Amino acid sequence: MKRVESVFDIIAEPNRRAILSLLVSSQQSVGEIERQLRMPQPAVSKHLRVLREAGFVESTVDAQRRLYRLKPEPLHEVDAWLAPFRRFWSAHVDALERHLDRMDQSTPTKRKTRKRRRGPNREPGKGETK
Amino acid sequence: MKRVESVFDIIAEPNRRAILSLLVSSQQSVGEIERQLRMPQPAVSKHLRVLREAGFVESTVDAQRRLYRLKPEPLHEVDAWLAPFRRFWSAHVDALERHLDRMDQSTPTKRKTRKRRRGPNREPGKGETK
DNA sequence: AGAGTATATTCTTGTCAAGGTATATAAAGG
DNA sequence: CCTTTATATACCTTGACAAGAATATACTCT
Repeated sequence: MKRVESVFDIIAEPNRRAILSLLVSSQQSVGEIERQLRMPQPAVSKHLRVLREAGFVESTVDAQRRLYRLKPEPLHEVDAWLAPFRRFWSAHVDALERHLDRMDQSTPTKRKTRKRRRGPNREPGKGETK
Repeated sequence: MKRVESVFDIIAEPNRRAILSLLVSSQQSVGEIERQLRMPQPAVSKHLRVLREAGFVESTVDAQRRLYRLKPEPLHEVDAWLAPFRRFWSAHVDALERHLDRMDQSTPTKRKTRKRRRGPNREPGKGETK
């Protein structure tokens, strides 16, 4: 019955990220989350359930309330996945920003379209210069 | 027509994460990715398109090939989102590992199931010290 | 030009999860 | 007990999206 969702699936949901961000400062009850995020209570409960089952949060009972707080492990996992990339960009980010199109030395077959535009542009394959 | 997906949506897909991990070592052509990940070529192209439009990768043309390489910014964004949590767990992870449910020290209201805290939480001393 | 190679783009289909609404459970208090 | 407060769950509908197969585009070489 349980989908084994990866931690990445869990944090893909914006409301869940919002909940996690709320909890980073301190534990909160469902009602407090509901009010601060202005989202319907069932939605909060459902997301909290997902977060709980994935180990992102845990809860303790306080009368009718449930106090939710963060658990670090799953986010640690995300952090661990990021590690190699962190190394990558700390090594390359400056070079990238200076010359993006400098690092090709693979196998220039013939003439090549050496440069690609940088910036907020998309693929040049659409309006090809042909 | 364009869904503007968050970076978290993008990396929620396992194949896309695999592609990114491949590219961290060096740029690769579509065919190389296809072979290493053993996934159908259209799938690779489609995921690459998503990654490209989200700014995770960029490509240069090499004859009929396209060489894809990483761009750091979007993953940086993920990293930035993680920052507050990193502070959180580095502060609490040891305490958590010792006793998770230890942190109550307030007025017990009446009879209770076990333990609980009352009041509008917001415990001081936590949160960001910035 | 045609053949071969490399990559991109349809179109369709099935799945799955988020949102909404209503209702269920549980505890507290009069 | 009945009501109020707090949270959880069930049901349903809808939309997003990944996978698959087939086809299109693009470039190279003979």
